[in-house]
Amino acid sequence: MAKASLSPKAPEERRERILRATVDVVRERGFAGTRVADIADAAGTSPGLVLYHFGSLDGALEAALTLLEDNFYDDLDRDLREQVGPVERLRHMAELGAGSGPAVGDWRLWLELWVRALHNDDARRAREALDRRWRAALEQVIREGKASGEFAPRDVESAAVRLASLMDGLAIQLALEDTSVTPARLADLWWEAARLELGMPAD
Amino acid sequence: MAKASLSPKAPEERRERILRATVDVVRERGFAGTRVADIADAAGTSPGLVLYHFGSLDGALEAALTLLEDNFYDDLDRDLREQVGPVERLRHMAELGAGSGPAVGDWRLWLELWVRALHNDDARRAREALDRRWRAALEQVIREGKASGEFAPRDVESAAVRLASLMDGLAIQLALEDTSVTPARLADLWWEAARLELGMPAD
DNA sequence: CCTCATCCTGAATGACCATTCAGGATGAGG
DNA sequence: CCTCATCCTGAATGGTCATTCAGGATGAGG
Repeated sequence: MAKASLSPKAPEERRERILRATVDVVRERGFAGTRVADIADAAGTSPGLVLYHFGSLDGALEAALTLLEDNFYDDLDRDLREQVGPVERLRHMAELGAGSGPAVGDWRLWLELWVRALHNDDARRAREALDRRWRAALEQVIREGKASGEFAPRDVESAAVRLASLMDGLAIQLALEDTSVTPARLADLWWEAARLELGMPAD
Repeated sequence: MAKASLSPKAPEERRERILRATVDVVRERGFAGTRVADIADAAGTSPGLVLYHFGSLDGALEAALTLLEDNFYDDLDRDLREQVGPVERLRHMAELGAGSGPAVGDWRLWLELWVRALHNDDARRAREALDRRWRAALEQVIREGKASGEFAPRDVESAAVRLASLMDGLAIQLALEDTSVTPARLADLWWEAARLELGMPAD
């Protein structure tokens, strides 16, 4: 009994196409509004195949969540590794919020995730892990800056929670297309808050 | 043809009971998960009556939204009128976030509203009005404090957007029961941010 | 060439739920 | 007492899906 040979490319590609389609549809219609038929349409396949690969609609949604998580980690790692000093890194984090990539910057998905987390345990775990990771990165950068004398936070942990939360709050305005917050302004507002919080001089 | 006499009490009370039940159910199951039968159960009536009074499930949800809006305005007005100076008012706003009343402090409902606003125009308008109102109140208080010399904001409007957004962001952690943010800590974190933002000395 | 596991399709099934509706209760107004 | 508008109920209806399923294609291995 051949276990896993067969046409090695096509099925896996198909599966990934469905996964990406799922993320797209969720972005568009939200977790609650996503139907199997939508995913199948977006992926150019049949409803049957979606279930064949993921077992159920919930299975597909969960897999999409995991993909999101992975992308987020990758993006964050890559972006932060590219920057050298704490000030540079922090500034880059301000810009991240303004981006619109599929992972970090897609705030509509973040809102969706939060609400799903209100009612679904997998989503709750995913969002908690994501948040912890993001806050840890922030904390790490603040610590570096403190060590190098570039930042003077009163309390590292509080500063990290506050700056992470501020990013979330600003992101809501952005996701809801509130006219008071554009991507560029989000970055400015956050950066200014970071300066205050960490005792950095004006640019 | 008698227009509006009849038993003047019972029907209206019934209607309000359904309305309150709707808010309760939404709080529990979210907008997307709320069913007519749930509302009827919670209100102790039949599904038919819910539709009789509100025309459709969406009608009931919309009415619940309006009730929320009204409560929010009432709470905010009352709470702020009770306080005297800008510092007192601001401190009180910090406490508001930590409350758990049905209107201002119920952050799960806020999350639900945000996501509904992503897909529904009524919700979008409601949340925008709510947000504008809250931000205006904040801005007002900041202006007063600036005039009296108690606050020294660099830019009133930016400070208001930031502090409002920070409250939203902290509220998310609270709504999702993130262990890093309790009600008391939310108030502390926000107040500290306000002090930084407005140049107030430490307590 | 066969054979058989995979992969895939789309129609059929069945569950769930908003909405409709036929009919009852209630009580104000005559 | 009647009558009739309101108010209310809960069973029936119909639409919308998720999921199942019967069968077809494909291609690796023999």
